[in-house]
Amino acid sequence: MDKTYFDQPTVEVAKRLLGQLLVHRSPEGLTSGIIVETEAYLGLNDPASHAYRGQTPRNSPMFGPGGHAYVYFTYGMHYCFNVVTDYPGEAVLIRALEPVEGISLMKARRELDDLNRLCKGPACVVKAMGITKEYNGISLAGEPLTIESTDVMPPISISKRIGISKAIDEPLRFYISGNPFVSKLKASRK
DNA sequence: TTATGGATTAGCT
DNA sequence: GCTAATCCATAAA
Repeated sequence: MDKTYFDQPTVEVAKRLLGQLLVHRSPEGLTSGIIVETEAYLGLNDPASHAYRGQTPRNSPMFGPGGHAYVYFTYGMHYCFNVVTDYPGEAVLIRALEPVEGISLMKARRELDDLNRLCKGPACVVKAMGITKEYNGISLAGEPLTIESTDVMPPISISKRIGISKAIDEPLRFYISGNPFVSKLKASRK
């Protein structure tokens, strides 16, 4: 994963992350999964983005350098994980993974035995991978959390984003066509 | 200082 | 399909 990867437009990064491998080397063990579903959040131009109203203490990682993590807490109980791009306030939400390594550890963290649902949904990804708020703002260029390039060029489907109340019609969700680990088969709700 | 609502999930109807 | 669970950043006063 070279540095120039994240200077692409955020939508482009969101597409290119599909098929890549997210790897976490934790004290408990290694877990990894193929990114199968992402959403783009376009900062100052996007009412649905946390960065829409400008930089705040919470969203400041999104205004930092590309290739860093933005981890935020929401709904009183869940964390979500984003990859920041070089564009100020913009980031890509990782919505789902296809588990590859450390599946038994993921199952333990999730207290769930269902492989298909282990990393299905942004909060599930965070929990299964063992990502915490301590990762907010760190670089993904090396340990302990990183993204490894693969040569695969998966077929990509596009839909509206999920779970938001503003700019709900923007086609900014991307997923690997037909992949059973994608969180929602249908496009958007509400 | 107080109020609001959220880039969700799981479980029940 | 509907809703409870449950914290906290941001907005409003």
